[in-house]
Amino acid sequence: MFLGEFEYRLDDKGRMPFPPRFRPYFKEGIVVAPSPEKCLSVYTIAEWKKMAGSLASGGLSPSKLRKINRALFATAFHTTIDAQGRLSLPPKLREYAGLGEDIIVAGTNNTIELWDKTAWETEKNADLADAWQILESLETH
Amino acid sequence: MFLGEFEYRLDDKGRMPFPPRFRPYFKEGIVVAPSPEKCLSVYTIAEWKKMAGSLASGGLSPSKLRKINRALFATAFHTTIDAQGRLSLPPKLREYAGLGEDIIVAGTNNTIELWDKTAWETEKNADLADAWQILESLETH
DNA sequence: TAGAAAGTGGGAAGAAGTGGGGAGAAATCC
DNA sequence: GGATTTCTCCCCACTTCTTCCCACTTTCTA
Repeated sequence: MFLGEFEYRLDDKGRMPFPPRFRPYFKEGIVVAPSPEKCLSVYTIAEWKKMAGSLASGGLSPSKLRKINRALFATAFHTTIDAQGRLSLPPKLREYAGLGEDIIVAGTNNTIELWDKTAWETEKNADLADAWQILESLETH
Repeated sequence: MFLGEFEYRLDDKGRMPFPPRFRPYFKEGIVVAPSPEKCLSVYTIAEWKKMAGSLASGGLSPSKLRKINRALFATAFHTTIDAQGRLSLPPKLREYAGLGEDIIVAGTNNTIELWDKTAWETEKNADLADAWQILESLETH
């Protein structure tokens, strides 16, 4: 269960520190993928396989499955955390999420998200307002 | 599990580098076949045999099976990765996929796809939009 | 206040991308 | 049928880039 919000800097080589408390969960590797919002989602290997498995058994047609596989697997990236506890992000993913120098690492329960700092500030404020509303509607049941 | 998107150049002799991280899986050979989309699918020997087997036991009529066998096996190509880690593509397959100088190698879970760069960009964007819609519906389970 | 852990930066070694050349095989023409 | 030409495949070399490793500084904690 990943909680919290951390701020780091991307260096000239495209590397960024990864929160020490999260590192133990990524000993076997780390999967970084684009998210529908302009940010990157980080999965543990186990979590990624779970997601991929639910797709394979989703009863999709072959052509649809090929499309999904392309969108998900081709855009994702499998790597490891280095000995200094850093994660190096490929240029394509950095571009996608519009990552500048200041990065936000945000725990989101099962996964972790990487945001450009300024994008994060605006997104968070919008989400908070929505979240209270959604919670409110749930409690009425 | 093949993940990631890599860009390479085809040289004058029709050779292209193959992503280093994928090479170990192709020590025993590599099968390249046309895909329904205008690209090439790359199979490991094991994956190819699995696919061929599922066709043979698919309950297809003999005449349909002959058609598929002709289309698939005759156009497919079995080769190896050379000592420099390159893959050389026969002209027929290059033409089929409309490969220019800039090539994209895309991991798609069990297989790998080869695309002309410009064709890939448009295909990817279209697929991404579809994928997130489908994912949204899956996650509600 | 001291020690350990984490952030930050740089350098070096090795791997990978790129291009060219030569030898062998196959196909074609004489 | 033989010789020549062309094409392909394999090997070699060079340059660029990535990745790994080392070291320093800062911060947090005991």
